[in-house]
Amino acid sequence: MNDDKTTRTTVRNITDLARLAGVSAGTVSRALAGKSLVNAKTRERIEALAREHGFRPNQMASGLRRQKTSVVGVIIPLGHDVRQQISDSFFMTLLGHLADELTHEGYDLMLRRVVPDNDPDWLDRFIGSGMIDGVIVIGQSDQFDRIEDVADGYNPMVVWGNHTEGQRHCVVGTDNRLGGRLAAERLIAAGARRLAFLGDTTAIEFAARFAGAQDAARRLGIGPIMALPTHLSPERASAEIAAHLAAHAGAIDGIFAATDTLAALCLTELRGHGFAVPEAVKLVGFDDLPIARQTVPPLTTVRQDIAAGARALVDLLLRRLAGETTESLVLPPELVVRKTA
Amino acid sequence: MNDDKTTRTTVRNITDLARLAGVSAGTVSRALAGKSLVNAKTRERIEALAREHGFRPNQMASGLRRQKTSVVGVIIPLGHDVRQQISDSFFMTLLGHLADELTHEGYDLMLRRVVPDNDPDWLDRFIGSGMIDGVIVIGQSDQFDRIEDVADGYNPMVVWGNHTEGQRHCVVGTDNRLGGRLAAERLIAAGARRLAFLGDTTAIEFAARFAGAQDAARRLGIGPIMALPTHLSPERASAEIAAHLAAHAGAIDGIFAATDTLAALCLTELRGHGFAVPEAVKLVGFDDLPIARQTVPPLTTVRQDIAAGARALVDLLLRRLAGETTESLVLPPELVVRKTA
DNA sequence: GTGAAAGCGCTAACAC
DNA sequence: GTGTTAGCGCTTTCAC
Repeated sequence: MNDDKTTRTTVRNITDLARLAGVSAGTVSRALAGKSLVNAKTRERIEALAREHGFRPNQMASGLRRQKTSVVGVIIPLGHDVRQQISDSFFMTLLGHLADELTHEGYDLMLRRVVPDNDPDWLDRFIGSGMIDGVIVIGQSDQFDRIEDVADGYNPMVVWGNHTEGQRHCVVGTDNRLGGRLAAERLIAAGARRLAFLGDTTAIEFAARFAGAQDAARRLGIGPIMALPTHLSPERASAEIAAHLAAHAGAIDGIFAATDTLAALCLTELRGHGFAVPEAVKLVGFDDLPIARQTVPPLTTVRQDIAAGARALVDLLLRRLAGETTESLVLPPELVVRKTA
Repeated sequence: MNDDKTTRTTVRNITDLARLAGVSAGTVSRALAGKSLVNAKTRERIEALAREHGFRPNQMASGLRRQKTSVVGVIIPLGHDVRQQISDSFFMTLLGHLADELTHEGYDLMLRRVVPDNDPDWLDRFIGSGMIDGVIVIGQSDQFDRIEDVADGYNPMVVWGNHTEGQRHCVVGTDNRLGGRLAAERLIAAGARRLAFLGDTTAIEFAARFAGAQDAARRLGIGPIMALPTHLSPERASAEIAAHLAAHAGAIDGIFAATDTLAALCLTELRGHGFAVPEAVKLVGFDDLPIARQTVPPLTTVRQDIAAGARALVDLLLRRLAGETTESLVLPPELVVRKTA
């Protein structure tokens, strides 16, 4: 309504400002970019004018010209278990840390959630958009192969997820297999013998955790671990856990939950079904989210260092942006013993 | 490394593709945009070629030319209590829903977290960047006035937060004052008489919740509500809550926590200090996050409809983008009675 | 239905 | 130090 009452002239672009300052557009560009040689007084005058008119150079135009956007894409592929994965606290916390790190490095963050099943072209589309300098993929979901394909032709990409021997894309993630082993070893050390794994084993990270737990069981002469599949969304998971408990009551005395969220839900259901934790059933989670400290009793879990993960993702991406080819980074998980096992 | 082995020619832009297709750039543009008149066969040929070469028009260029980016900015100002607010589950959940809604409407989401104290110009800078068509501000933090100023000259902005009589920026949010009243009324109905409010009352939303609670107490002839300030980060909050409890043990029999996260922490501390909930102390939270169902006992709380909030934010922003001037929207909170009060 | 040409706002190489 | 010029890749009149 009343936007050009305050300032006599509206400054829409660098040229307008140049006219006001009595210099050329080039000089304004240089002055505002803060680099190269510009007379100190000229620069001051231009900066003052810019401030006065609330002018800021258009980043799209600048990006187009410089072939660099200073925007990093963060994309979250949602696999079969569409709805929930994202609200998943772990991913959200990671996202928060990524935002901090990227900001700190002078990059903006473009967020995209996609359902690969609806759009097989999800990754190329994002990369090809011209809007981002590089991309961080949060979670491999069931798109491992797609990501591998893209990695062959596109360098500035780093993925949060599971590391597999010989893979071609640069990944940062916790050693899930080792984490799984730690969890199972703890359950067994606490006296559990009939173990179960709670979670969707078709998700690659979870599968690795499951496999690690199986390694440990095998090595310690414990029978096979029962897989109790669940979805990630609290509503569905609760019902599924209740059903599992009803079906296998008594056949289980140790549960390794794929995430703390699932573990917390499981704890509630166990209580509901009258199982004492850890006396009757031992329980170990994964992630060490804030909730792990707040359950009753507090959760024994396997810690992932989210902040370190975010730092690594950004660091590796920046290196790749600078032309380096970087190796994947596998972070060590850490067992946090509390009261459930 | 090996990217131009597969395809003979690299297609960098619309002109390259035009050459291949034996047409002009204009025609390719029209064909790929899927609109206006283009011969069906020509269009098919162009589309096939684009697919074959994995070509996608550059959005920056398109945006520059059309003066529209199809990107919506989402900015989270972090007030004094810098570190935590963002990891705050409520904001993160809202963000997830926003991402869904915006994607659904064909917009991308550019995320920015800012510390206004370090950069007083945070909002103008984002808006003036030329990278976004509109902006959604998540939380007013302590920047109410700054937002008001900007609203005068910039239409496509919608804010999540608290509604204040006569404000000029378009806001979507829960009726915090009413929510506070519901919480206090519940505490009192449950038998509490010496009430306390847990949380940072300098945050405007929290202040409104506090005020609402005071209204209820006054109306029901209950003494003033004690304010127990805390930060939002779990580590600091836990310590602060413990200190408050130590200082005012016995002087309180009802606590209204500003968020469920705080309430859950408080529950843990209460247990640690030997207070039975709800027998000795009643407790009500705010938000109805998933954690509210999982505490022991489960939390009585005031529900905010996050999904509805996200939908409204996007809907109003799109209307403003289309030139309308929209009114603010205040959503009704809902008391959810569980076991803590 | 398609081509030619102008230009979105900016930057950088090249003059001077 | 600063002006001039030529695009970055795209869309969109205006012709034909």
